[in-house]
Amino acid sequence: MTVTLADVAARAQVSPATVSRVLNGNYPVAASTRERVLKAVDELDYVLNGPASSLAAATSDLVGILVNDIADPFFGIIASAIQSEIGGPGGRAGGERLAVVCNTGGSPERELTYLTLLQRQRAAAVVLTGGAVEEGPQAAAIAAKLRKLADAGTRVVLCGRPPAPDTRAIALTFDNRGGARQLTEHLIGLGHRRLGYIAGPEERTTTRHRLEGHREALAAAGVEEDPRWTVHGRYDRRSGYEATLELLRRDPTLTAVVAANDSVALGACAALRESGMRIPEDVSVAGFDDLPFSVDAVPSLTTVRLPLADAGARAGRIAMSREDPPPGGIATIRGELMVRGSSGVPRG
Amino acid sequence: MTVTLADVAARAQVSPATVSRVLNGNYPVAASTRERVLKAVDELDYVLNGPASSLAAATSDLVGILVNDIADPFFGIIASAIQSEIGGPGGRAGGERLAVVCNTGGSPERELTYLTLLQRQRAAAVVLTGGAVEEGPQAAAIAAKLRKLADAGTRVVLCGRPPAPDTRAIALTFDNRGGARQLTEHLIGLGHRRLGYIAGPEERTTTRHRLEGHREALAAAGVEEDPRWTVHGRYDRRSGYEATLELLRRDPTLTAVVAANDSVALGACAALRESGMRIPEDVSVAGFDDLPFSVDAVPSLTTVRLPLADAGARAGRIAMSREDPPPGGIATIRGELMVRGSSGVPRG
DNA sequence: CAGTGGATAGAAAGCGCTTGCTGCCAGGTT
DNA sequence: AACCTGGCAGCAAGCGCTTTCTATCCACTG
Repeated sequence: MTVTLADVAARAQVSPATVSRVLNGNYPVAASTRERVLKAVDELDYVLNGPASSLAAATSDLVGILVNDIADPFFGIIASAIQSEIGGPGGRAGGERLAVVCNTGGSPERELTYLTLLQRQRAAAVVLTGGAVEEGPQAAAIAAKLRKLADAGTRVVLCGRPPAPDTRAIALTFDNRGGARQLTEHLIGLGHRRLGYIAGPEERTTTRHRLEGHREALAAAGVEEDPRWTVHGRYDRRSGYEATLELLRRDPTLTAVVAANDSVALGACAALRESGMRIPEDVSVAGFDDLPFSVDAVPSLTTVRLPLADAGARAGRIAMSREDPPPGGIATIRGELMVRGSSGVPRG
Repeated sequence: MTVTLADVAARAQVSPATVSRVLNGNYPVAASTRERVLKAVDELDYVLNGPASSLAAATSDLVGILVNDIADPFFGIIASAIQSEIGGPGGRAGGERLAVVCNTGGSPERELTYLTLLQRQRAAAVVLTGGAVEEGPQAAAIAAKLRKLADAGTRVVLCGRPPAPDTRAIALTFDNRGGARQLTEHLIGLGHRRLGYIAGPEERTTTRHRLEGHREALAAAGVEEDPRWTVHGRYDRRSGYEATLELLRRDPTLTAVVAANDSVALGACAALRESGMRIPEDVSVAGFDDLPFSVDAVPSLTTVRLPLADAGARAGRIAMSREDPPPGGIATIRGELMVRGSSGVPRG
C-alpha cells in the first residue's frame, strides 16, 4: 500500500488535519509540530494524493495549454513561456502547477474534446493559443464551453487568438492585420507591384487577418490584385514549397512572395531557388512571426516579429492571477517589421 | 453548484452506480437504461469529476512527458508523436488520456520535482525524453523516483535517453555514438584532418556519446586531435555561433566544424559566413538530428537523421501498453547519415 | 410449479484529503 | 480569582465517484 496522510499523522502523533495543514501551509501550526510532521513525511517518503486533494479542496493545480502543433516552434515558444510563469518547479514556491499541453492539430473537435477533458480535471486555468476557426457548429460549441469553464472558476486566457465575445475570456491578440499590412507596405515601398500571397488554411482567423492586412496595404497603395496571386495552404514548409510552385505556374512574373508565416516562407525560398530564381534579386520573400531560424535563412528572412515569449509569459501570469488582465479583457499585441535580406528592389 | 453523478441519476431515475457504469461501459447495462442515462447526461450537460473519479478508481488518465525544452523542435516532434499515440482526442475511443508536457530545462532538480508532481497525480505513465544528466546526487534521486513510480504502477518509458539500470524503465535509446562516428567518418573520408567540435553541455549523456563517437572515428582513422578543437556550449543556435567564433580564434585553419546538433550547426554557419568563410568550400559544417529546417539551410545541412517521430510514437504506444517493450526493455535506435551541401572536400 | 441461473440494478462502504467547528490551554485582564 | 482571548490541535463531515456485494426479476428447466 501507499503511504497516506493518516500514516504520517500516526507517526508524527498528530491528527490528519494537522498534517494536511502543515503540507498546505494555510493554517497556523506550531513550529515544533510542523517539524515533527515534516520529519514523518520525509521518513515515510510520503507523496500527497493529488486526486484526493483536488476532490476535497475542489480545486486542482492543472493548467491546460492548447496549441495547434507542439512540434511547431511558434507554439513551442509560447507554451514554454506560459509554463515558465505558471509556477511548477522553478516558479516561486507554493503554486506548483502542472501544465497540460494539448495538441489540437488545429481541429475544433479536438479542441472541444480537450476542453472537456480539462473541465473534467477541474483545471485551474486554460490558455488557448493560436488562431481560432471561425465557422462551423464547433465554433459556437467552443465558445459555450469556454463560458462554462469560466463559470466554473477556471480562468480562460486566449493568447494570439481573437477575443471570444461573451465568454469572459481574457484575450491577448496579435495584431496580425497590422503586421501584414506593414510588411506589404514595405514591399510596395521597394517597388513591388506583382505580389503573390501564400495564405494559411481558409477558415482560420489568423489566416484571414493576415490576408486582410496584405490586401489593405495593396488597396491603400492602389496596387491591383489578381485573385490568382493568392494561394491557400497549411502553415508548414511543405505547403509553402508547393504553393510557390503553383504561384510561379500561374504567373512567372511575380516579383515578391508574401508567406503566411516563416515556415511557409522557407518553403517558398526553396521552391524559388530550385526554379532558378535568386532571392531577392529575382523575387523577394517575406514571412511572418520571426521564429528563431528565420534570421539564419540565407538570405535572412524579412518578416514581422511577434513577441511570442512575452505574450506567452503574460498570458501565463494572467492565468495565474499574477498580473491584472488588460482593460476590457482585451489587449492587442503589435508585431515589429524586421527588414532583412530576403526583400529587395524588384528586378527590371 | 455543478452537476453531479447523483443529479444525473435522479433525472434518469436510476442509481448513481448505474450512471457510473454507463459512463465507464465496464458493466452490463440494459440498452433502454443506458439511453435514459445518456439522455440525462446530455440534458444536464454533465461532466465527470476527474479527481473524484481518479480517487475512487485509484487510477488516472494523465500521462507525463518530460522534455528539456518544449520550444526546441527536437522535443516538440517527439512530444507530438507521443501525444498522438497516447489516445486523447483522435486516438481510439476509451482511453482519453491527457498529456502533461513538462519543461525541465535540462535541470535534474526540476525533473525530479516534476516526477514528484506526476507521482502525486498518480500518472498512468511517464515518458522522459532527451539525454540524462549523469552526475550529481540528483541522478540517483531520479533513478530512485523512477523506481518508485514503476512500483506504483506507472509505466516509465525513456525516449532518446540511455537505459536507467534497476528502474524497470523501458528505454528507447538513440545511437548517438554510432551516428556521430558515421558523421565524422564521412568528413574524414572527404579528406578533413582538422575538425572542430562544438559539444553540448558537459554532463549530459547525449553530449558525451556524440563526442565519443566523434573521437572514435578520429582515432580509428588515426587522425590527431587537438584538445583546443573541442568547445562545449548549449544546444542552441547562439551557442553554436559563439563557439564557432571561439574555434576560429583558437585555430583558423580548421576545415570542418562538427556541431552537437542542427541548431548549433546553424549558428556555426552564421558565424563562419560572417567571418568571411564559404561553406563548404572553406569550412564544412555538420549537424545532428536532421530537424525539419536543416534541409532548408543554405547550403543544406549534412547531418544525422534521428527518427524522432517514430521513436516518440513507439514510446507512446509502449507507455500505453499497446506495443510490447523491446526484449530486455532496451532498444537502440540508429540514426541515418544525411550527406548534403554543407560538407565537401577541404580546401587546399 | 418450484427451482435455478443469468442479467441488471441498487445499497453502501469507502478512496484520501480538506476544512468548519469545537475544545483546550496558557497568558493576559478586570 | 474568575474571565477573556488567542493560538493550536482534533473531530468529523463531507468532496463525487467506483465497486463489491446483495437483491430482484425473468426466463427457463426438470
